[in-house]
Amino acid sequence: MARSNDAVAAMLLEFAELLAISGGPPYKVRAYEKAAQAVEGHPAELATLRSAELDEIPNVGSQLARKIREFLDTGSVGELDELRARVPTGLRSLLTIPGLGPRRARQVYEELGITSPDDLLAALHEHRLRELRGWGARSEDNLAAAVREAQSAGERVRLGLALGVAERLLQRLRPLPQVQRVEYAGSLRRMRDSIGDIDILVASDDPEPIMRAVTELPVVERVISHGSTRTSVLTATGLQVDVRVVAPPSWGAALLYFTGSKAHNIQLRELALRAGLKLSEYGLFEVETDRRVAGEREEEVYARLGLPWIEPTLREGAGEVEAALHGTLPEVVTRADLRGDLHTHTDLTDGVAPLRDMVAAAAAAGHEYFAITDHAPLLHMQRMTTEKALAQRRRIRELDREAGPALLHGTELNIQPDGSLDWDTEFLSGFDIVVASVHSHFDQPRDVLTARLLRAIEHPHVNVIGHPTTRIVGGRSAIDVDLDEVFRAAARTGTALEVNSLPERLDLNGELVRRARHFGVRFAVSSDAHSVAQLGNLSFGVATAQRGWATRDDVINTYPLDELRRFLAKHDHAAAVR
DNA sequence: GCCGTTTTCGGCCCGACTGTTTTCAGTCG
Repeated sequence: MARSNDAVAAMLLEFAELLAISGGPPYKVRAYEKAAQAVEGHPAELATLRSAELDEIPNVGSQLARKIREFLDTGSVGELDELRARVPTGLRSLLTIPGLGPRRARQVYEELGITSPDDLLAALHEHRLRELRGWGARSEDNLAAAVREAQSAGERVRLGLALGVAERLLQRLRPLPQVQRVEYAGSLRRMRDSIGDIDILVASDDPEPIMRAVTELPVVERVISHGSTRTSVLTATGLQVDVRVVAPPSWGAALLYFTGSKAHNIQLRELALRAGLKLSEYGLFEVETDRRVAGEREEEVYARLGLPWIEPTLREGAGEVEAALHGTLPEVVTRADLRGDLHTHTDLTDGVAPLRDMVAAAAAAGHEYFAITDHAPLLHMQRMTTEKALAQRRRIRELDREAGPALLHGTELNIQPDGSLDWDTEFLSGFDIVVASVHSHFDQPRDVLTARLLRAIEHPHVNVIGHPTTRIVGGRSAIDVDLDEVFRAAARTGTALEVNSLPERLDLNGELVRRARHFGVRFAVSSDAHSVAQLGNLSFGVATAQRGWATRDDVINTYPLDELRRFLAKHDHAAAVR
């Protein structure tokens, strides 16, 4: 998985943190942070770029290009090593404690010799911090609470879980008489694959009762802060919820602001400044007159800045603002573009719903076509047999004569450790669609794993590689494969890569979709549903594809059925390429 | 350290909340 871009970004971030702790100029710190973000989101592999090309990356200037070059060539940077020598290693870890920033981390180091979280705990226990300038008993107590909470790890949670919590909170707040509008914002609205905290925005002319009601919600474990327009609470599950109230005329600007990302917001504000405008959560204002020129709707704010409305899923400060300015922002795929689902399971293998129920749900969801892709015999625990598969095919053909979506009989093969697959080529030719996935042996060496995936991709009847990296959000990391090779082969052979919509998978993720697009890869946004309810997860997959800037044309299950069938007749594609 | 339809120098996003201060610094999002 290791891409040089990620290593360089990590190097730059370490630089930024060490600079901040050692009292470096704030704007220099931010320059490093911005460069780290630019490098991480840059489509090209940094290690393959010449020095002049490094300099051309936005927010990377001559100085940082030189340091990046040094890092790529030698694996280290002299100046960074010097900085490391000056700053004790533990100090950086202090920055992860909420409420302790670079200035105070430096203060406790210089005045109390604290260099690690353990030192900090000891000092807190002995009440030594309250003696420092700017500190008191309260700030010491708060820091102690923050350290305890950080230790009991209120970790990031998956998209699906956070969405459920947020929707229950909205149900509680919406009926309050003072509430005019309420929506979730933040990374949840951007549909990131994991969520650190939940941001909720309320439009109201009477915020006080709402703020009080938030502190009294049954899920609240502790109130972190409670002001007249902003309240932060910690839920019993350790999830932080921030609720902010603005007046209705500021709704759009506030929604924009609280949706983020931070990098996206900063870019918009810089754009505003250059136009003599000032953007805040209250609206877009003329600097000279302080007159509000936009704010009630997001679209107005973007339009006044000369931009089209940008999907929340694209707002990562990863080039979307520049692309929007130049009119080159792609029109990304939407849920409404999807005509069908190409990866689902029934109770014949590890699904929980019978075939008929899944098909009925697909019909209710408005699908034009629907593939059933139960597991194949080599995933032994699923007890699939050739006879069962053929019997299922007959039932599907019968059901297909009824009203509802066109039914495709497919299967999800198991890619063996050597890259071989279930069944022989002739039998596989009988399926309408074939998905192939890795389900075990994740720890093979990179070259073995790469060859394994390539063999499956090259197979004449494999149409889709399921959950290509096998990562589990917050759990298992992605398998170590040469993705550039995989992307090249997938594009060449007309094999789609899946964007698996299960919230614990979201695989490929948005970043990889964006990289794969550069190779001309096509995607299948699929639910991998094992139950009727999971068919609804497709919206998570769509959001993930959007994060990767995928358009309708990039996604094969937006195609009309006849066009999809042409894509699935893989050998024709290969012939066309030649 | 980066960047330029106001700039190759002088800027660099904006505001809420907390706690310690009597007017502001630090942190966060």
